[in-house]
Amino acid sequence: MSDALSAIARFSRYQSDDAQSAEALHCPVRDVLDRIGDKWSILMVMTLATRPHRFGELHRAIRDISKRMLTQTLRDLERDGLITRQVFPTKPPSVEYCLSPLGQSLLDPMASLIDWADRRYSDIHAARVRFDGAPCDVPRE
Amino acid sequence: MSDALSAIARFSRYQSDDAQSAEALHCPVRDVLDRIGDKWSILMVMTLATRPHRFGELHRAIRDISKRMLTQTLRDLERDGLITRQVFPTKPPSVEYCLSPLGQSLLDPMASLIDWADRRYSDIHAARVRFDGAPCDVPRE
DNA sequence: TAGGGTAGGTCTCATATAAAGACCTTAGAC
DNA sequence: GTCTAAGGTCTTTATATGAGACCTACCCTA
Repeated sequence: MSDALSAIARFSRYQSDDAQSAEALHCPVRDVLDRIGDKWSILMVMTLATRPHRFGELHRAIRDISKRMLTQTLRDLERDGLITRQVFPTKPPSVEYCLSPLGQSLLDPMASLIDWADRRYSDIHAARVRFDGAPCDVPRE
Repeated sequence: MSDALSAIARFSRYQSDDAQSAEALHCPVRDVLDRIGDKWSILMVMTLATRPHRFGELHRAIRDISKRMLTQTLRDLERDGLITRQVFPTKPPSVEYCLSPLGQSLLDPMASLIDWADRRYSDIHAARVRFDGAPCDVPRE
């Protein structure tokens, strides 16, 4: 918990007024989290965690992603140095994506979040049912 | 790292074919991460980590959020049981938001992610510069 | 030699989600 | 009266995502 608070404190500095007055957008933490916080990035990193995948394999592993978003997410992750892209000169050419060392370093923090989500899901679900079921017992104002 | 892999394995089960054939959408992990992975949730939880805030305080703390998204994100977090909302019958009424125990339990995993983002930002930034600067040295195909 | 399959995409167009910013209500202070 | 303040809602516009047709280059088959 003290760890958490110190990270939070560090993060808060970026949010301070002085920093914001110029450009709030350059907060590194927000920059990074906004990127990997999109709909597919975490899913893709998790899928690549066990072994490298080819384009088609990824598409089969994550069935409900469109090719367009698959391509775009892979490009973004590659740009951020989290994955590497290797083309093999087969006919037709095949492409293999795998996690870079930087990407691997993300696994531990990501896993702790997934672990939390998995263990707390029942609480969250219960809270939702409570909230949706009793919208009038606790009036808004 | 073994922790990471076991969490990943657990997560992968949800992604398996059998699960997907019915409804991939009911993966608890994706459900939770999609929600707190939006643009403002993490920022808001972090802001509430130190102390409770009123609506206006939050708006000042996170300057570039619109009132609409502030309201909506707060509702969503409340619905998920991560924060609590308390109305004081002042004139005009004031409202205080604070982290619930469930919300507090999120701080540790969230902090480890923030810590990662903060420490690895320079690597990521360097990777971006490299990628953007040399789009032809490593041709796409 | 015309057709079909395969790998890894790109392109266009439709829809879903987010953001900006005007507006609302109630009440006390000037 | 009209200014401000808190905590919102509503409408319009921008951005992100999705579906799915199409492309290229090669091989195989009949």
